[in-house]
Amino acid sequence: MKQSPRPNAYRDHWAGELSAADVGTPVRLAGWVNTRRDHGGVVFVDLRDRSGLLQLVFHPDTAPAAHAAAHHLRPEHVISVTGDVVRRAPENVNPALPTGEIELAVTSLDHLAASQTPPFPLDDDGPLDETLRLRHRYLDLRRDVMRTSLELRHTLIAAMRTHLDARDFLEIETPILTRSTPEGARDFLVPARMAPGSFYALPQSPQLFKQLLMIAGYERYFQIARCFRDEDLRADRQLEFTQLDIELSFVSEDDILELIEDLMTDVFAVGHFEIPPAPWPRLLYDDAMLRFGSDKPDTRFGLEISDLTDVVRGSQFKVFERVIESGGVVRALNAGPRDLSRAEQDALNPIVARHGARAVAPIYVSETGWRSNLEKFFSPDQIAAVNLALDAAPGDLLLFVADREPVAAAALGALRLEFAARFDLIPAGRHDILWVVDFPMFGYNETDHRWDALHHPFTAPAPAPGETELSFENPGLLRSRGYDLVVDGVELGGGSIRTHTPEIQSQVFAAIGMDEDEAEARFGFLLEALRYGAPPHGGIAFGIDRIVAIIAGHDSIREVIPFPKTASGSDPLTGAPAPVDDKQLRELGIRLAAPVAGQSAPARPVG
RNA sequence: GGGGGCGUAGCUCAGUUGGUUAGAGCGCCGGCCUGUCACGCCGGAGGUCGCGGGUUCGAGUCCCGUCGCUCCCGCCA
Repeated sequence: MKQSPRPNAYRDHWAGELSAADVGTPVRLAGWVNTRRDHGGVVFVDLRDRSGLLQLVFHPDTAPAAHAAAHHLRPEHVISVTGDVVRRAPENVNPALPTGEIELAVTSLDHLAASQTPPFPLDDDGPLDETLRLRHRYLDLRRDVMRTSLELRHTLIAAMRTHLDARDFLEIETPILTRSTPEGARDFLVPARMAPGSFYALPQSPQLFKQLLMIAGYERYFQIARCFRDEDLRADRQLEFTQLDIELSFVSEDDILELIEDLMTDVFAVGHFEIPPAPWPRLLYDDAMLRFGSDKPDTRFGLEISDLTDVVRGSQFKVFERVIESGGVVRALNAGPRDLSRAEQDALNPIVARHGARAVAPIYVSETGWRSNLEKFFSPDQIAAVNLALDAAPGDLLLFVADREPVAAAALGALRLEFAARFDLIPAGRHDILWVVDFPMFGYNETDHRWDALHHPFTAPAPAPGETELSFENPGLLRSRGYDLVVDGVELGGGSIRTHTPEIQSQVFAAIGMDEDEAEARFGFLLEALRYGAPPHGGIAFGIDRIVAIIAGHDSIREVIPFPKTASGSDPLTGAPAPVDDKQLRELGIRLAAPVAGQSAPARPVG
């Protein structure tokens, strides 16, 4: 606590800020009963407020009324007490408690509110059912682990604001009710009462508005921005989430990356999260995909992937040959000396199957070659070359995947992570941070048979490798001026230099199959703005929930969001989403296609 | 949309090959207890085994369906 509370009828101090220096001081405290230890004679109560715990002592001899009342206190009752801060006898000091040297000898007790018995324990951090926690989130949030998370969240955001303010960034708000531009994720729509049949969309990010702010000459902008995406949830994805959104003008990649290295060094320091000093490595996208099978590589452990297509080409092994002939690749990693049973080896197949690969070929290295029934398909030279490429020693387990390039990469990337988790390969306390750069501008969408912007269509394209001029003739060759920041295999943020001329922006729209009319209809306001003197600009956006989660050591961002949704997008506390009255729908000019069952159901699920 | 895991007392969990009255720890309630801090001791209450259907002489246990939570794939420019 930064300062004592203003004295009033409830309190004049925080419980957790009292110490031996306050012995002899009469104080008034308020808060919740954390625990009660009733000895029949003396009664102990641990009082909890946001600052911490303090032991209260109710003596039958010195304060009989308060002592009698204390007998009826139960966990989570709300009280206000007066008393004197006293030093504990040496044998009664509790070193586990910050206030353990002292206690409050209570003289009077105000019982402000009772409490039902909480539906789950609030004083430990054991496993709990997620629905139960969220349905009583106000109780869940009383737990230490949640309060610590939200305090950390506040502290980190405050550090971001302070850092950016000191560097002349302006915090500017952009609209929540905006126009749908269905390009990336599914939009949340809000029906417009005053324009029946029309809809606002909630922003997936402030991207276009912050670019307009650059065109408007605001130079340096940031925002703690709520963003909305109507897609399926994950441990690291919610329907609504918070970004640290940054944009600045007259800059190129180095300016932004250095600015962010300064900023995030500050943020991680505030969070006591130890990362290597900046500048951080810049890993090429192609290298990340090859060596780690991921565009957000976890580099805290080895097991790097090698491409062995050329090494094994021409073997007698039909499976590999067929893949190679059809343009696929053979890749492998050396899992080290891991003794896997036959069943454990078979259990690897479902892992790669999730990524579309048919199978893993596990091979053990022996003194003379390979201990595998595949050995006979390969020449001694090939075996030696593979072993050399994978730095293989006798006893090592080699894992091969042959498939289309993206499938093989993803499959082996998943195997890396699986082995790291199963064999505890990540050194405790180690944290890696790196940039991924030099992304392709476009990726081919095989479902819709067209090119998609890999990042987003406002990212500035860069010439193909070896070229100096932008050519849209083969979009697949173009690179982008984007960058992602990755910590421990988690993408914390990403951004780019943006396109700032209408000509190139139009070419990008054309490349992703948007004709002029369509581009004008959807993004005409941007194209027009670009014709009024747009400065070169770029920026970045960070997932604040992910930053807080990784610093706090949580796997799920739900642990750092006060009121999150479940994986199915519901809120067990309020019952959202819920049906609405017909009257509301009529006002909005909306009729449901089919009657909804349970229209008059209670706002929350029963049971 | 698809796949995996889970669902038994308020909470966290156990429950054998389908077999008598479904258990434990914590919590809760009552009593005792003047230095505890996971207080202790004695006693007690508490169950639609998520829900629905099926197989069976008999289902917490097997089968089908369904709901919820969770992790993953797709999706997330």
